[in-house]
Amino acid sequence: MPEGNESLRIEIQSKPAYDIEEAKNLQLKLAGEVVQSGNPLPDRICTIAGVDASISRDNKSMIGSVVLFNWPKFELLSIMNCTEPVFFPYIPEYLSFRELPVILSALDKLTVTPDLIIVDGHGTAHPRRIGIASHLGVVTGLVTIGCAKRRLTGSCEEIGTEKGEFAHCIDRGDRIGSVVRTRNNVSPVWVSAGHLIDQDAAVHWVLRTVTKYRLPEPIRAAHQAASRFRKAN
DNA sequence: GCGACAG
DNA sequence: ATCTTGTCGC
Repeated sequence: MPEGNESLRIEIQSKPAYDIEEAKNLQLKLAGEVVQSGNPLPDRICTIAGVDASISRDNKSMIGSVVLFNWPKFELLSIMNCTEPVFFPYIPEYLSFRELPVILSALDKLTVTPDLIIVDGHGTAHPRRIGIASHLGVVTGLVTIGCAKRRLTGSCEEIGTEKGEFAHCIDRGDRIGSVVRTRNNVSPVWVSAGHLIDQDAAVHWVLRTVTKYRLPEPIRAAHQAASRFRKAN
């Protein structure tokens, strides 16, 4: 795994859990490092990971899970779970400060570095263009895509009810992401570039990894892994 | 003051 | 996120 996640972990653990000012300053700095270009072609992607986090039943620790699939066979290669203390409360726009520490720990357990990571949350579809997917991409140097179930900021046109339809999302003049219909007659998901990938490629990769459910398989599997771990602990 | 508000 | 069973619809 590439180095670089220590700064984030230290930054979060060594400061009061409610220092939002510092968190915001870090976001402003990291936002300048996000690369919103790149088009990872299918034949260059060998592994795809999905990451997600949940909270322990006593609400004192975060559970992070990463699920790895190969590509294009799209078979399950491995699942890693991890726990870390809760360092930050849930505050819209600051989700990464709560979930990234444990997600990074889970990623560290993988024996192979994923070529692409799909995150449960937004990428650039964030007020400062640094949602959890982009944040993860910048600190790891890996290709990431954000796929959220709900809107955080910005607006977009209506789209048809057919799977595969999508529309651009705009916020203050910027195209920050897309609303994508992943299943017929089911509410769409919000897809945005995380890091080292452009918006169109992000949408295509999400559609390629969707099977029969609303969420792309990597995220669905990661979510299940975290839930199972939560129940078993 | 009144909504909006990723997970 | 999490608490939770059946149920309406394709």
